Amino acid sequence: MNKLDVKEIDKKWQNFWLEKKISFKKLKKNKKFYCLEMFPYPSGKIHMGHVRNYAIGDVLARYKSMNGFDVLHPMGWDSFGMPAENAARENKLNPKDWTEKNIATMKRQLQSLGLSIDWDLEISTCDEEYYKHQQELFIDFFNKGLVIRKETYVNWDPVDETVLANEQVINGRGWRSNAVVERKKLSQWFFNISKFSNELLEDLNTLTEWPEKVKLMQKNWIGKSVGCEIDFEIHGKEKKVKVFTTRPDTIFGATFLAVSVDHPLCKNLEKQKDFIEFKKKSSQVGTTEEAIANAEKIGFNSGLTAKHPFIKNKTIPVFVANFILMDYGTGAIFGCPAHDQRDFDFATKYNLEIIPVVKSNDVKENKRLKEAYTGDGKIINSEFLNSLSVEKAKEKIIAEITKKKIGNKKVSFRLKDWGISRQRYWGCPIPMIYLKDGKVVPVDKSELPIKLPENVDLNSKGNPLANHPTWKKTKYKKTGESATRETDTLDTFVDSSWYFIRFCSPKLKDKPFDEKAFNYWMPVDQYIGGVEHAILHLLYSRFFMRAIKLNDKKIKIKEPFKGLFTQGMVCHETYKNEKGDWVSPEEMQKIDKTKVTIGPPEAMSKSKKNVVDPESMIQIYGADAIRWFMLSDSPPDRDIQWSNEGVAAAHKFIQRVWSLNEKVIDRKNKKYPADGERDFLIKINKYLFKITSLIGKFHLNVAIASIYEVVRLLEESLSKNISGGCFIKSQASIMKAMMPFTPHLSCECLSKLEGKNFYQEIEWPQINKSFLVDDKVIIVIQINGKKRGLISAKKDVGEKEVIKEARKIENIERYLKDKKIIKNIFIKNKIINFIIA
RNA sequence: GGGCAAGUGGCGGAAUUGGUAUACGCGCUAGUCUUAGGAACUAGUGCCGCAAGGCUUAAGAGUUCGAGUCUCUUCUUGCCCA
Repeated sequence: MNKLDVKEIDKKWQNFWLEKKISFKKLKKNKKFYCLEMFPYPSGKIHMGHVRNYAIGDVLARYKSMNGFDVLHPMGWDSFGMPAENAARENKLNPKDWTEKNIATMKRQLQSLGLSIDWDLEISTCDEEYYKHQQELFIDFFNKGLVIRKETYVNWDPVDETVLANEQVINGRGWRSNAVVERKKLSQWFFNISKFSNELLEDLNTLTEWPEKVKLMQKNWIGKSVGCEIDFEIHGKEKKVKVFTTRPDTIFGATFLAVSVDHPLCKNLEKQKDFIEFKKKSSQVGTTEEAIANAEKIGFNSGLTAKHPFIKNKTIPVFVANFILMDYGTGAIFGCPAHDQRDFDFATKYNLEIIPVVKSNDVKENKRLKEAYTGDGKIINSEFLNSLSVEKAKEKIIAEITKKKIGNKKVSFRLKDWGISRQRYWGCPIPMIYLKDGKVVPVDKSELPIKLPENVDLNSKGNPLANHPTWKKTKYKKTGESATRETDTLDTFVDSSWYFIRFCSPKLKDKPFDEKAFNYWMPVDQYIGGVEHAILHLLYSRFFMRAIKLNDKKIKIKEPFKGLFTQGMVCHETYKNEKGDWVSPEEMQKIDKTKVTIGPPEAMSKSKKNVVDPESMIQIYGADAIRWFMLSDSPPDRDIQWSNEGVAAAHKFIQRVWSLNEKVIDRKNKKYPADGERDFLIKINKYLFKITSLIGKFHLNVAIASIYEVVRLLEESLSKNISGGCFIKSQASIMKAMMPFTPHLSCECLSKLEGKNFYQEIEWPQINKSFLVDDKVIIVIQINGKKRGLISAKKDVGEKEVIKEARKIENIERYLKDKKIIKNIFIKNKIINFIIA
């Protein structure tokens, strides 16, 4: 028997699909399915993470198409961004050339995986034809008041020399450069995403096909808190201190005020030596919220005192505290040590009063407070709030505060506006111009696209567009006066916030999208990508849809992604040599393994050198084996560990299926009495049913396990009394069921079995329901709940019959004889349980 | 510190509504074929035990005729937020 040349069939079918311009887009069916995987950044080569992402998506796209859906399955390139600029600087290339070269390589690699992508829809965000429309959208948003300009402190990345959004700062460092982020005051462009804070939060409830985990992360990120602001009078000062709190119900337990070191109230203290020292000490802690939370809580007694707004003649001290941040809330709080742990720690340290005002419903009263109590209970020591629940007390006190005109109910969000200005070259130019009188206006839409200049000096520091000798000089079309272009470019997260919309009408010249195509294809039915984009990209895209809807009344929906699936990462063992340097899996083949320390599997990364190159693996094992292995070893949403043994096993299996296929064809014309067919077909149909429902539920690894089983069944049935025609049909069904996973193998086997040329016409195998109903069942026999035996019986057989049959078994009778049977538990078609004394 | 998720063989992992725990794959062991094998094929493989049998889903308790699955407590790990 000849081995299957996987390289040969990869090439054969890929060429066939390319020539035929495969597309699952038919537009004549009424069931549409938009299948989208997060598009890649063209960094140079694809990595295993891409392979996994696109293998999962391809299974779904092919499966849906075979089931009669009109499938949109496009691919594009997230091709603006800094690596191109950095690479260009290092290699003395143009970022555009570098990017295009990478796209060509990666496109070829993706094609070598045999993905069912409709390449006619390909887009690239650095293409003028794409960013022209993005500039148009920007102007539309500007006209709707969704683009604002403000001077703010920004996160400045000193390595990349650019501004970062809060979301791009991870543990105080730039998400890409890993440099410690500095604070700098700049005038910046923002998308007014906070306008939608509440809507973005509330509408999470409509996303029933999103992982709960992701929704929770977004919810926390938006960070809605309902509370109120309360003004506190300070003795001897005219200005009141505004305090934000989410626990106004604990106001009677307030025993101090704490303000941030940057609070205006501290102005007068700046002269005091000990305050300067305190300020210095508290700034050493670091600026991240985490550092502040973990640092020792220290305070500085300002000497000032405040009037308690509800307790007559009560005076409370005002502290300056290191755990209060000026840019959070109002930069001031009231401290209620009994019911807030930080306040409790602080009060204990500075010997401040602790007044409990919430009594837990289930803890004894006389227990001494050792920590703050933050749970629900009854209000005590609080005059008119006494005996209310926390929730009720909040309502009442807010009403009272409003009545007394010393404050208001306040809903605040953690989500801040999205800063989109970047001081870089390789991004979409912001289509704004500065007039001589200081006004900032959008360029006329007829002048779009505002193209990037080709000759820029990338080697000098700062913003290359601003440094360009002529680019920024322009004229305002309306008046003809000379003007200056905005030299910032857009955050690349803007590019990816609407690319899925562009895919609905990617070639449209005069508009970003066609409303009809939009309303047909959107929303994306299944979006597949890494969980690392749970907050940034997904939130921005949700904002964009709302902004577009605001601007275009024909748009019917506001959520871009109906279903979301977050796949796990691809991991590999890590290796270190005697010197402590990382060793790659490839180098491991050539060196003395006893001198290498094997570390735990971790996400593949260049820095740890634990990467395996997909292209070389495809060369050895073929595309199908790589795809198969990627999906077989772990559930798609969990991390998978790459192993050479695993992919070799996949390859072995593909060879097994191929040789099975040959054997099936060989026995085609041999005569068999067909008396074994019914049992065989029952099993085959059951497997097909199981595989179908498992793919539907995304349990791809389990679907693959079932395929292993059904292939073994076929192998074992070769010698059975099954007619050639029946066998060929069954084999063909299984090859179709494998098509989403192993399209090359399946096409090759099917073309041999059925002898035709095909592509799009392949339909999901029919399941014959009459073979799914079994007339026999296996009933478990238990004694006192322990399994002691099994019997095979006719379906729906009664209790008496089962007991009779069960007692015929020697082993069962051994347990039962001489024992008193107290009762039997009988569940039809499942179990008989004898309870004995 | 808070929230969420998860803990099943040597490993990755299966297990409708509570009803045969360990499917499938890897690895391992033995054998066949081979000049050879990091190839192929066959058989075996949760643990203890010669066996009969007993034990087993992080640990402990509970509900139940019956718990990997439900409830509570504890421990561990991962993720997110602070």
